[in-house]
Amino acid sequence: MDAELDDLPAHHKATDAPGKRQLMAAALRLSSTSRRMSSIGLRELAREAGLNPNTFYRHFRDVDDLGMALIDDISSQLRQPLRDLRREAAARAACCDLLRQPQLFGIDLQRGRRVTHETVQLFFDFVDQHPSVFIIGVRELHGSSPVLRQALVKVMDEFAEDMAIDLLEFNLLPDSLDQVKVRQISALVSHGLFNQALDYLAQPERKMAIRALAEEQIIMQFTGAAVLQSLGLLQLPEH
Amino acid sequence: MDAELDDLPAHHKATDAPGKRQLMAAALRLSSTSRRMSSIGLRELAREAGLNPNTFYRHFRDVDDLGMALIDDISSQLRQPLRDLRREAAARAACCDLLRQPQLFGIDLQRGRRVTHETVQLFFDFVDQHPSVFIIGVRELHGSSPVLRQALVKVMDEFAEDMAIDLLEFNLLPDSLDQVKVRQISALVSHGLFNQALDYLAQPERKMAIRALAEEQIIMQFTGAAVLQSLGLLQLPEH
DNA sequence: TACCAATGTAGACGAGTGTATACTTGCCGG
DNA sequence: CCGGCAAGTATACACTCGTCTACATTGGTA
Repeated sequence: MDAELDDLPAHHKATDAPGKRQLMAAALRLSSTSRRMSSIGLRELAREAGLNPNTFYRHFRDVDDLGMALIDDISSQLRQPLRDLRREAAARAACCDLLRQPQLFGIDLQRGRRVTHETVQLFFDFVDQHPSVFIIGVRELHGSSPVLRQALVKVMDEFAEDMAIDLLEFNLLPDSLDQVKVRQISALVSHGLFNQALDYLAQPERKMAIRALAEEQIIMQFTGAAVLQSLGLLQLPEH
Repeated sequence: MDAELDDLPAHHKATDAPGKRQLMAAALRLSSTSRRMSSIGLRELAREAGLNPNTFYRHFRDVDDLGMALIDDISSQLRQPLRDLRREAAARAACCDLLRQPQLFGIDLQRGRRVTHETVQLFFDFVDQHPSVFIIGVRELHGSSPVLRQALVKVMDEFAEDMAIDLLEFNLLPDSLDQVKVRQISALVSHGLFNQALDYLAQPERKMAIRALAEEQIIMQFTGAAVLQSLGLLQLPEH
């Protein structure tokens, strides 16, 4: 019992009451195994957490409130580590910046593929280590609560933003692609990755194939964008 | 009351009992407005349909059973019309086959863009005409019922299959891209389109932007694939 | 005509749910 | 030491839910 309490404490604010943490952990556990957030009842939640049903009211207004708290938690748990790891990977790939490969259409395919590969591996390793977080996240992303949905879109867009910054900083794309377009494509890629996370978890036997497919899809998007841009045929909407 | 009964009868088998049709229509109505399929109760459903709760048992074993019936319905309602319309559009674009534009990397960009544009418009017009169908579909796609999920993946893959056939038939891609790869990329595009349908419906003010973005994303994917293939750098997993 | 199967209805049962009110416990500053 | 406050508990009420058994209405068919 007590051991279970400290199962995932690192990312919970120390100021949070133990009951609050237990409820959030229970929500994560329940919504990954059985159903979705909005369909979980207070009582079911409290039972899973080993608490009295009314304890819920001490910490949350309603289920959406708990959802928001969870997403905040998830977000802080997700963004900074991924960001750090990816920057590290990108820097590692950039160390051999001296011998740049022949670029076609302004894109350094060899280096781009290496960075993409590392990013994708990083992402899915993270998915593997936090499966319930992604299951509940992606489910709620397509759910009925606009509040949660919007919060999750924000998380994905932040991920995309970090990726775009790295792409620009390490000059992985032709200069002709301005910041706005890089951001747009990064957003597409980010949304795609998060969506594929659910397939990834649902079909463990295809994990490697899904990783490879995601990687290839990203490469296709960026080379496609670079080629079209260099031909002046890229027609992204302004917003 | 009676008028409401014939609201969307065309795609329901005439042999179906009126209660069955009413229940399916109610499920569509409810799950698009409020929550998801699995969280809808028999009684709520019957209330919406103006029927006795027990009538449900006359036609369905459980909620998943109704879900499957709905998906079958949706599928037949979706596939053939879209297929016909897209073939028609592709044929229209192919009529000027005589004056083929300069191809780069084996891809006819001008014609490809026209076909893509028509396909995307077609798809989203369809989404506009059947919003609840897509809302419930995409929600259930990321839901907790593996049965429904699998059935919906099948629908999307059929759509992809039709698209791949057209692409091959009308020679819109370089010959170096074999059937398997075209199918894979079509599947990616199909899944992407269905996922974007929800964003599309959720943000009516961005409808045009989302259409354009989807179109551009598809173009990026296919040109990227063609370019990489022509350079021998496309590394799609075999399955 | 009489049967019968399909369809829809009625009422009732136990279990589970959200929530309101009231109670206990531990802690910390004065 | 005490009063207040936050965290958690106990009990109770009205409601919904899934499901069961029994009954009524139809339309076709032997």
